[in-house]
Amino acid sequence: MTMTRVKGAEALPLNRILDGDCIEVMNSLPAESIDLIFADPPYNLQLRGTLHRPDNSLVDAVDDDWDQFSSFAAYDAFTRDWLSAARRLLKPQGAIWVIGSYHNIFRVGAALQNQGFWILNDVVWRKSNPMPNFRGKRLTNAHETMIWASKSEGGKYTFNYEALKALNEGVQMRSDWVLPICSGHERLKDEKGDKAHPTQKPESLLHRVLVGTTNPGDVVLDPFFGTGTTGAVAKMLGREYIGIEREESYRRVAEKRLAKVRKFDREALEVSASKRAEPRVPFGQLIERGMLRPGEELYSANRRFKARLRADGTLVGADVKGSIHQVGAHYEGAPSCNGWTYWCFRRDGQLVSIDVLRQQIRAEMQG
Amino acid sequence: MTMTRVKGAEALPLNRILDGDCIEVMNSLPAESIDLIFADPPYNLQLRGTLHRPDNSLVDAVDDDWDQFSSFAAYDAFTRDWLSAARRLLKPQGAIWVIGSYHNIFRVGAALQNQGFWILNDVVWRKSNPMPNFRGKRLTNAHETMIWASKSEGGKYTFNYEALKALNEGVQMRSDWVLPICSGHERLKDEKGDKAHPTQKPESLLHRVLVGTTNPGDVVLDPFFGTGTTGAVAKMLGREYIGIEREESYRRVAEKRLAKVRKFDREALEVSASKRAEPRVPFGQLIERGMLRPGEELYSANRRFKARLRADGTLVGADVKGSIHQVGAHYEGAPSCNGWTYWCFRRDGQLVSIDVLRQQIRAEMQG
DNA sequence: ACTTATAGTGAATCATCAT
DNA sequence: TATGATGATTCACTATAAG
Repeated sequence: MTMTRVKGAEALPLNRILDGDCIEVMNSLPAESIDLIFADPPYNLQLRGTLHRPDNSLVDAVDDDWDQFSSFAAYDAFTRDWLSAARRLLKPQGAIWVIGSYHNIFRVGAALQNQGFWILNDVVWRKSNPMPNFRGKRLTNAHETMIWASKSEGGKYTFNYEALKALNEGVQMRSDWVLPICSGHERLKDEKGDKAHPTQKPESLLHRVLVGTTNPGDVVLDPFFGTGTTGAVAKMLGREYIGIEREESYRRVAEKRLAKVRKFDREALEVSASKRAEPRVPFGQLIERGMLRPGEELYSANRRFKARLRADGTLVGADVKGSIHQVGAHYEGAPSCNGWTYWCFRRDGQLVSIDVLRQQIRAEMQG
Repeated sequence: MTMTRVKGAEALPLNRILDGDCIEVMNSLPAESIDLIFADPPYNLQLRGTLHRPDNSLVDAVDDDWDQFSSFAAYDAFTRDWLSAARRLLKPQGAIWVIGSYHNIFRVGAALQNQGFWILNDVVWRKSNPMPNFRGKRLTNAHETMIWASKSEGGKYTFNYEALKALNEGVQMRSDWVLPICSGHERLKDEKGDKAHPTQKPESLLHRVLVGTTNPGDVVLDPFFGTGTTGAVAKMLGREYIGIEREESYRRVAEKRLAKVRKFDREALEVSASKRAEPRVPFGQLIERGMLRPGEELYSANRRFKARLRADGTLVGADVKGSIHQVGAHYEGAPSCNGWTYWCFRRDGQLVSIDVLRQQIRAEMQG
């Protein structure tokens, strides 16, 4: 448990579960102090009556007090208020995730847009083992929807593209995620052996969210903490968490759960980094270091074009002068060109990409 | 082409494409005369600049005039107006489908609820072949959302449970549908050979909608008819259609298309709808799902090599990082390697193949 | 005829840093 | 804040050309 000071005198209560109404508690925290918010608000399910399975057993529906709203207008007002408090807490480069079902997600999404959040993706959690539709009156409700939004249009945000790509066996992560619902030993029970929370989310879902859109050390807030899935996964992944939960029974289960969670090793938390995170190497260094000689000719990888190197690192082609990027773009008639991967030099009769030389320099810089 | 009299003197122009603004045209039709509305309204994409693929080719974006709105408020007003006109046309036991993306669907969903429609399901169209995210800045936008709603709470509606179950190989149809985008021969071209419409929907999608939620002889209205996919599938399936489209070029293509459609010519549709790929299990899921732990060591089946797991599903060995396949290939000096059969984990002192875990996941996905 | 290589394309809110 | 330079980035599928 840590207290951190942010922007003045106010303290940020890290790795704790705060007791109280989420709006009031959020308003007591310092502005622009949170990197990511994950929110699983009440879905406003509007269930009518009870539901039985074909064998006449009773379906244990979500009918808790906290999911009751008198009207769409009441739900909208509630949504506006907590989103507004959440937005105040986010750093300018922060982001938010909200999960919901068709009962509430359209209202939540519209409210997000109305408040100036900028939707980055909607993500479908496709449940591999949903509850069937027992009456056969509709389609099996087999998914939930998450919205990922930055604080504002044009706002920066964290996206670990390569890490998610690695999680997905080398192809881009898509907006539909196939994951099982929370069951088995992961599903927390209360003292009587009943499920401790009606809508406990699987840790796999939070794992993907936090690996993809936070970095180690980031502060993650969950204003509807429940039994603490967000906190548990944040702790495993070396992120700081703040939970808000007003139900004492949920807090008790979550505290017990979090005490048992261990953080993964530091090395295991490192993920595949994007190339942009690597140090920039000016092309001129290859000449300064004697890896390439002024006067030497470079060739396009497709062997169709060549250009001559000058001492200042610019290229001279048949009818064009400029940087490796500019000359490549000119030859290809393209709006832009990555000169590092476009140009090759000749060694022992072979064409070798100049990017190999950049990688050598980067390796030296690390060692 | 048929004219049918409904509730008094007004005539219903069946199996025709009506020219004009959809709101005005809908207001000219008799109330409570339509069984099902399928609507594919403008998405209000709000694209900023141009986008190039990594090979520098230009992405042909949807930048048509009909998709331009000055603000969310303007889009909301448009949505309210056409939904209100649509609702008047629906029989009490009628229903509506609306398709959209995260740009507009939350606003459409909230408007539907505000007008008294009752959402029955939201359905996710998971595209088997979406366009990638070329810049690696977000998740691949791989789905669109459809909302299916009855005219009002408690309203009756048509749902052919057994027909959809049969389409789904004997198990309940779920709320996520995997279907390819419209391409190849199905994609209509104009006189110049360019795509006739930027957002033509696949017939497989409409096939499932109309089989599931209409009966033969029902009247289906599409107020944003475009090149007439709704009409074409309705005609094939023996439903009556009414299309509204204000762009002359789209109407021309649709007329030509519809003239060629024959009723009950379903064979081609069944083929595209039943195409289903073997589920691929990304290795990263074993970590997300807690079956393996970041920091844990994996061993080659021959026990000669080991490597440590990271949170994004990559392996770190003595002098190599990468996927299970890459690191295995590196250790064996082989051009490639099936990491699933190469690597083992330790449980109770025994080495167990990671492929056992994949088989567990596959079994869950089927059941 | 058959296989392999190359080109094209799809509802997309698709960059960042130094000056 | 605006401008210019740097340089990072793609999956599944279809159609056509080449071998």
